Amino acid sequence: MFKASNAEQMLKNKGVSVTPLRLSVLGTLISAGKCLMAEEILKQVGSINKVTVYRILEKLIEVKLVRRFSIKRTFYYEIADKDHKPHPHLICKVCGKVRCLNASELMIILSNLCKLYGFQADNINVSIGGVCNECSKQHSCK
Amino acid sequence: MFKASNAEQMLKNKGVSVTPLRLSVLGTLISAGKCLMAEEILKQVGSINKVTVYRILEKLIEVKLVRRFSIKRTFYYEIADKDHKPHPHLICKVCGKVRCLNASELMIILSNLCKLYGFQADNINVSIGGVCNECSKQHSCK
DNA sequence: ATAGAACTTGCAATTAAGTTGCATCTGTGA
DNA sequence: TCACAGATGCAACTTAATTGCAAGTTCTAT
Repeated sequence: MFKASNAEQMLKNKGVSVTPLRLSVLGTLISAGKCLMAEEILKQVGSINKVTVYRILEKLIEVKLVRRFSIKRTFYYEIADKDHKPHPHLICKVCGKVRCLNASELMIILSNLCKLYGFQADNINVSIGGVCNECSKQHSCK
Repeated sequence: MFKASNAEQMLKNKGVSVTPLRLSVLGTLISAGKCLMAEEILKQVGSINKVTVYRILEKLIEVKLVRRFSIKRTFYYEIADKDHKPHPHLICKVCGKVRCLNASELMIILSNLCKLYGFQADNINVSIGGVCNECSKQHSCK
């Protein structure tokens, strides 16, 4: 579980007001330790309105506590701090799981490439669709 | 402009039936020489139903004549053949333009990385949001 | 050349995910 | 502790894509 004080301090550091719902949403993302869809956050937090979830996430993105990326037609959210840099995501089309990959070198190359083209990148998004290890095993064993 | 015979041959090679609308949609993508949204294809083809556009694109993807990727909540489509390999896309949040980047080395590294993790990648999607060269110039001159 | 099976297309309705406007409530700074 | 800027909930709306079904077209085998 996450320490509420963590989330609280994070919000205070960013100079945004601290509310129970913001703590819950941020806390949910921290303790999940992976990217979540708005709907998952909604479910986990419990008594919170869908719209509020979106607006809190919007605010958290604005102050750069959270990062957002899209897979197909839905947005995913994950903690964005010095321990959680942008990274590629593997999305299994069989089980739907999203796995984070570590490839910081590659992300740096990509961001340098952008500079070369005079493009100010503020959101590098690498997502890879396919079939994950587990699912391809199951499939071939049938 | 594109040669209809091109599109026709492409469809025949894939063993799918050739219809005027399929030729138009595929032709539009060929002659565009860049990625398009369904809506843009709809507009350019003219007398075609939105649903038909989606279904034709679905079929073209199925036979691997076309590739699809998503930016925010909308799908983009582009020709997928030996001359058109997967590549990163730069999306300017000011003017909305999508620019294709050449970075085949990097894409290959990514696909190898997937193999390493036992992930069968069939859709590598690198999209980078930010501000393009032209827009950042304009902005700074104000 | 043609009949019929199989596939395509259009229309209307539906879905999924996110967004907006407005009224009410709450956290924060004086 | 008071007021006001900002946060929240509700209902309605938007956008982009998808589905079911009926009608029209293509392709294959004669």
